[in-house]
Amino acid sequence: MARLRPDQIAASLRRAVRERVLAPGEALNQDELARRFGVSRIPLREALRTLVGEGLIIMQPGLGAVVTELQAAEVNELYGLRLSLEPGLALPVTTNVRRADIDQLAGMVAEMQALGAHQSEEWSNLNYAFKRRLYELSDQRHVVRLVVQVLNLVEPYARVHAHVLGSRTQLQEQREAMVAALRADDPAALEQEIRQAILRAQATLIDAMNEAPSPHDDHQDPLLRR
Amino acid sequence: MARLRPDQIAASLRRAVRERVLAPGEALNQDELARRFGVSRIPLREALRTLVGEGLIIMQPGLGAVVTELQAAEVNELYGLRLSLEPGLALPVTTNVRRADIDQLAGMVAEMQALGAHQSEEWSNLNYAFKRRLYELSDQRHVVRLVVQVLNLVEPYARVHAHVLGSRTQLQEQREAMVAALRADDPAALEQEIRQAILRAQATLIDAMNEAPSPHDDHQDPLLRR
DNA sequence: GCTGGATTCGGTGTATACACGTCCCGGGGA
DNA sequence: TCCCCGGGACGTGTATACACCGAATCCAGC
Repeated sequence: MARLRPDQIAASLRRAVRERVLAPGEALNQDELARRFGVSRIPLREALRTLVGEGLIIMQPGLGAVVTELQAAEVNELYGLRLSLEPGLALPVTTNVRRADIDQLAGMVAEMQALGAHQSEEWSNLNYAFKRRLYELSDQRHVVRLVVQVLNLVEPYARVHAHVLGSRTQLQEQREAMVAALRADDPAALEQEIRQAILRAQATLIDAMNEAPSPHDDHQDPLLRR
Repeated sequence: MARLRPDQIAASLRRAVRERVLAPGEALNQDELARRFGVSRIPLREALRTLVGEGLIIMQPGLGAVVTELQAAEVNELYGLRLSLEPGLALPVTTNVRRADIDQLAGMVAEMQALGAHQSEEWSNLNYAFKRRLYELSDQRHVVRLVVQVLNLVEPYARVHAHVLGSRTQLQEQREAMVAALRADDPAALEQEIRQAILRAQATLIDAMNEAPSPHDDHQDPLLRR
């Protein structure tokens, strides 16, 4: 097996952040990560710097790298970005999409539906893959690049609340509606579905975050410890 | 003088790309750059990787780093992104802005007006700084991060055509109108000015790029050499 | 017992050194 | 003349080694 290059390491790290294998606020030990990837710290650090450019981690001199941690207000802001960016992709997606692409997306939705209630990891992975694949059909490299950046940032937070089954079945219905819109070649319907899905996710996620803020927040105020 | 850290090097490189000191398509010699910054290639390469994450350069294994080069269609796409992102900042900017901020922005506009016709470098620098400062007032970190990424990408192309004096004076009037909107606490007016400024820049730039494509494009087709 | 400060240790940051890949050029052959 | 191949030089990519910094620990003093 060829030695991993920084781009591949970065891809792996992105995935780890998305799936909360590396949780928000977690400090990253470079020696350990480098050992896991089977490389020295040089290419690992280069991969980390790429993630810095994407906002996924922050590095401070002497303190190393930490996975970006978001406040509820920031997650809300990022959902605002999703609303600004993603609905606009509906039109180019519908014009570019081929039958085979639609079938592939439909297959992913079917896979999601086949998953049991306890398999929320796999479900979230498929859900993420669906969005990404859908948008990549737009052929708008730069928009997709930014959208993916935003999706990667919020994914660790969206994922925590993916086990809420109510939103899960509803989102699945929305995914089906998106596939149907593609089949009907109806960009306006697709755009509406995208917008609705984001709005719903935003509402439930922000509510949940305000009810139960991230565990780390307590450290901010030592007086709050009971 | 303390040894430069990767973040600072990255900032310097960003500026160099924006100002076309490092032109689109240009290959970057790591030894030379490292020597200029007075560091080894390690921190330089880390800075380069950060720019990769921001889309400003691309690195290919064995081939090193090259400044991102855009087709006219891509520039157009990026202006679409500006239209999606920047007008929405008008409201938060107007709610956060203080008198001192407005005065500072007004000062920058005055500086721009004081510049002679031949000082298009300085004018472009101020023009960029104005936009960035204005948006930073919005206090929306993530939106601003993405907007700055987009601005940095298109700036080398916008800059080539900044010497067109007609658009320069018109843009200056729009900048004044933005300051006036801030003074009048009129977010709708500011939003309109932002949108108009982007639309105008998009139109003139795309026209110019289609008339006279980038010099490098000829290399794509060796038959075109006369 | 508690506090303040030196000390040690783990970890980060970077210079050096070296292996490798790519490109260019020159020579030989068709 | 043109093409192809081999060697060399340049430049990139990364492992190693070391200097430095910050945090936790331990001890002395109060």
